[in-house]
Amino acid sequence: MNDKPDVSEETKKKIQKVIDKLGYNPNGIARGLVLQKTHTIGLIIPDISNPFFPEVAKGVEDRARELNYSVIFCNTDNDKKREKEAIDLMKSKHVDGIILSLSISNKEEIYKLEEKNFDVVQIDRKIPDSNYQAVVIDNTLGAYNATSHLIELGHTDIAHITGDLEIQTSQDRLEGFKRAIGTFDLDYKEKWIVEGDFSKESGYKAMKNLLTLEDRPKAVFIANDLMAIGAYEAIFEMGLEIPQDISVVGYDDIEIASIIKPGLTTMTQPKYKLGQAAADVLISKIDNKRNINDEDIILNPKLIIRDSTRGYEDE
Amino acid sequence: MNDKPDVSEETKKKIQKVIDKLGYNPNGIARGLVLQKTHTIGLIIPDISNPFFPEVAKGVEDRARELNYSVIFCNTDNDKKREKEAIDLMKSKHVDGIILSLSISNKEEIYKLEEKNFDVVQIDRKIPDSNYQAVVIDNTLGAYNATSHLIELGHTDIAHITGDLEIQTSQDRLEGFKRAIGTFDLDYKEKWIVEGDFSKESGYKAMKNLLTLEDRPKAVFIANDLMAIGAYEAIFEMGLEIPQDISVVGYDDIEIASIIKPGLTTMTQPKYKLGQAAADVLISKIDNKRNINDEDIILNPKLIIRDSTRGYEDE
DNA sequence: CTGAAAGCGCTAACAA
DNA sequence: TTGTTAGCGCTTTCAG
Repeated sequence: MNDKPDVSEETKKKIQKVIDKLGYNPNGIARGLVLQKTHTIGLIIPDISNPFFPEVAKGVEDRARELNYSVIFCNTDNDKKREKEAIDLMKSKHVDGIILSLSISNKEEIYKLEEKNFDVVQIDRKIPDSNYQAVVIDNTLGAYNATSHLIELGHTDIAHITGDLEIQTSQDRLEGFKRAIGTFDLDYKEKWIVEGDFSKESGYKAMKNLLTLEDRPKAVFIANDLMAIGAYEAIFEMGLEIPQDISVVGYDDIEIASIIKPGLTTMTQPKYKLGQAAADVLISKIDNKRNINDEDIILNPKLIIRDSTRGYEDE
Repeated sequence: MNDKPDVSEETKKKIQKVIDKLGYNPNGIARGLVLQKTHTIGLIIPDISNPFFPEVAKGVEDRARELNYSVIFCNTDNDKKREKEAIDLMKSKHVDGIILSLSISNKEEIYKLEEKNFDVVQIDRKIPDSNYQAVVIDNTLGAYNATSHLIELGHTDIAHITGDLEIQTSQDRLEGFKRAIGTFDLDYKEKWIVEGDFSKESGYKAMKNLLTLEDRPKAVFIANDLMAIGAYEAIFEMGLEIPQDISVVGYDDIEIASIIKPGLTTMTQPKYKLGQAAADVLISKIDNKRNINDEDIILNPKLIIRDSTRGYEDE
């Protein structure tokens, strides 16, 4: 008797007593079987060790809980095979929908899900040509603004350390960088674009690389903070100073960014909100199957200016 | 036909073809209903935003996956009510077992689970008088060693910033601190013990507090790195230097610890291993119900010496 | 308004 | 070896 209107209050109380006494727990499994609904959503993320994702996960879980859903969580380490496994797992657990972030090269899985009419929301990264709604942060705009900040400070010799270019995020940030360089009519030097993989170590390596060039850049926009931290180490190791010798802008605003010396100028991302929004969108899709609005949701990043950047003439 | 030995290879192949063609996915729900087994474990953690837990979660998820289990995840924000809700959720989802970390004051929930004979492993924090096996890191030993390190450097004026004393972890670290002070026959000053709550802000406040004392300590052992980061800020704000004016030892070895200047001397915890071990223990409990060995698993922390500590006489 | 019965998709036990 | 059937715990439907 699930809250039927025609049951007297008294009876309800009586029954409640019995329930408490026997410690009765409704069996969600049986319920799920007959209702074809598990009130569970899947969350597939690339790497929970990356400080970006715990906040997202928290946003998803908090909002899901508010809307009476629970979440099954899978970590893929950006591994295509594990992405596929995670999706299969979600299917066999019969989750009501999936929030996921796949590597760009794993289109097939998305297509398969589309065929089966699964409810899916893509988060943080959107696979090109996929029809699923995505909740993303405008990476191109963010990179554009970050680079513009350097340009507005008077810099002209600006390098860029990208993320793993297999991932759309990295492409978008590279695109934003290029656009800013183009808009302001600066020289675009291929050798000042170095590919990393979002890890601290790759940031270190890429920066070493840039600093040993004959004409080394005076400013660098780095595709995430973790790599920027690695870059800091490379810079210090070469006996250079930030921002006197080189200005650095990161991306993500992880906790370290405000703590490290000098404070890292970076783009902050609404991570928690991203998770919340994704859960909102997915669950409203699940609950009333008509798609009221299936446009992508694009959240805006914000520039946080700290001490790692300063004007070229300020010296 | 689940891999029965008496089915010919040929038939298997045929069937496999049909499976692939129809895109058949076994319904885990129905299976769970009849087998009374969901191949799912619950993970209830206090705060995924705390850099300690993502690694633990990763360890749990990785090992669970290897052993063919998936994980439902809940964040409780150290809130008693949410802890209860999370447990009820796990019950209604009929998970096969739970890995959890509850606030010390929430004993009733543990007792209720014990009554029902639920498979549970406590992680990181063990509720006193509970019968469930725990996988923990030896906090008392860690705190003892951290404090001893300061003492061996020649320090005698040593303060301690504790975590939230509602939490066993904090009690244990306080205990280890006291034991070291006692063992080496130093003065124990009540006013040099300040309670924090594991947040950066509380570390900042507690440190301010200590530094404004007339007889301020020359060294401080802080119950986690996040608070130590806050303490750094308070110290710098007062125009003091680390370790010249004050030595600092933290606890956790979060990523920031190696990046911040000066590098934070701290206790490193086998976080990933902790998660793995918990999943191991829980799943072996589930799989063969006899408890071969239900002693607590106690992992050892390790001291990482960086630049935030130095001898009193080194000046 | 209350009670009985069917069935969700699977597995295990049993019959052929 | 193969096919049939009961039943896991719930909800929904339909008859009383």
